[in-house]
Amino acid sequence: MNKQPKYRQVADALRREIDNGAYPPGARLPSESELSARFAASRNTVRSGLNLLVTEGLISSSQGLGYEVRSHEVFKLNASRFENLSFPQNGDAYSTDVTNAGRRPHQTFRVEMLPAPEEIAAWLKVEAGAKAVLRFCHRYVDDVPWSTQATYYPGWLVEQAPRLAEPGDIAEGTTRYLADHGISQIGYFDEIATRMPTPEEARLLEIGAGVPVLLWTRTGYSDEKPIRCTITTFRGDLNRMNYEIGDLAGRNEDL
Amino acid sequence: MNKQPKYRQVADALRREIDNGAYPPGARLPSESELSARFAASRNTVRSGLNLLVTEGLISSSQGLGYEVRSHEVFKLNASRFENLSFPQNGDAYSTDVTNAGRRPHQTFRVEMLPAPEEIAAWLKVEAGAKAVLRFCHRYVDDVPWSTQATYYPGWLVEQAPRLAEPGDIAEGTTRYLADHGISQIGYFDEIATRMPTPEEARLLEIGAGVPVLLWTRTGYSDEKPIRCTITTFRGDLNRMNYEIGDLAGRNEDL
DNA sequence: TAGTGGTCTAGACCACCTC
DNA sequence: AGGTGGTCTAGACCACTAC
Repeated sequence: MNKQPKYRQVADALRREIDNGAYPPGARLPSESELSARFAASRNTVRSGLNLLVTEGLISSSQGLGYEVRSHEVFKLNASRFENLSFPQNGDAYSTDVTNAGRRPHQTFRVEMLPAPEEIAAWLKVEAGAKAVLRFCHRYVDDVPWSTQATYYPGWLVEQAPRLAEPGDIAEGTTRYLADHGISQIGYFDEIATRMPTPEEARLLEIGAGVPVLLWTRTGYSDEKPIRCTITTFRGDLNRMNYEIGDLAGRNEDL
Repeated sequence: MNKQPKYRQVADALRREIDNGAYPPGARLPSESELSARFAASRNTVRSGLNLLVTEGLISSSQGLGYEVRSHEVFKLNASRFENLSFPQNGDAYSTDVTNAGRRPHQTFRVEMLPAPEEIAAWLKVEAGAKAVLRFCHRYVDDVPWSTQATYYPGWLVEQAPRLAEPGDIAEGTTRYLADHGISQIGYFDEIATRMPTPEEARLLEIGAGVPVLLWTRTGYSDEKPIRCTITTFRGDLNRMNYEIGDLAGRNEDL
């Protein structure tokens, strides 16, 4: 018999009860001292067990309130349809999507000139440290922090499309603005990764322990070379990404 | 001044030193008692700080050995080229990919008949609990657990392609086998999500705290309806996914 | 055997929330 | 005021690894 440490027994028992529905999403767990009595363990041991469930993303805690079972509501982003030039959108694709879902979008925005970080330079196929423009969005849905989006444009492109470097929104959307200047994106290369948030990301997205981030890096190509690289950082618990490949012809409307 | 708790100061100081390269990937951190002296904190406080870094995926620990800075080596899977029927592969696409990368693939395999779980049934557009076949792979690369892959086929399909339900590999590959029986996949619908692993997943993939999983759900469509649903569970620290959209014509060879 | 991390306890004090 | 979780300590014993 493989005896588990007591704090794991606590975590396993509570996890089972959560899975069973004994504590449905949004419900409060018994207090630490109650659990301490129930499991005949010290408060610290119970805390270790609860902490396990927190880092698994199952529950969250707040001072003075207690532990609560997390509820998940996910937003699905169809990355293969997003910003499709064949179906041009007016303005920002994100706002459109969120509004269509009956939610209220909100975002803060800033523009920076900076030397391209190494990773970005590799995507844009320019030298590390070369001039680049960063357009940065911090996005909320119904006032919940949802994602951050950093788009980098290579310096050479800015000479052809100077408004990229100007602060403030581009009303018709940057994709449309570039297309109007003869620079159209004919393809994308996407990379999707996941990891735990850095403290900075945890702060911006207001996520605690147990919630990973989903990183979406999209590099847009013109006929000849990369013209932009967009890194979107999502809260992993609230977002999923979809891609359609081949001829699906709307067989997936309800998904 | 916003005073941080001591265990956070410990975590922040060590994180900074790791980021600086003072402790490069693979390096060992000082022992808990050394850190305890350095930070004038009790061993438990130091442990809280170290535990933060563990749940961030930055370091890992093992009994008797100490704490070690994690190193990351990622495998990129091109999901938009994977299993492309225009470029038919002999046998298993996964083994081919891994071998091409100069690594040694290894997998265990099993087949089950079972009632379709609710989520799967939704993808396959059959009733929950309807008969389904599960073909399950547990995959390793150089003996490191890499991913699990569960493919579900609807019961009605098995009547046309009975070998799906037989245990043991299908030498020519299931996609090819189905195509030879007049059932060809004309499109896919992919969904990508991330979360912390369940204890079961953590066991199969041998991941500790601080490493999320990447969930890739691919539903394959024939001309008329879904014919399979594949859920691949990756270690998030070792895998990234790529998609090409539009006409890239090999502009990305080196990525 | 010595040193490492892993588990567990008992108790103290603090910060936050609700009433 | 009373209950909740958050932080911290000091010390005990165990399990694993190295030599």
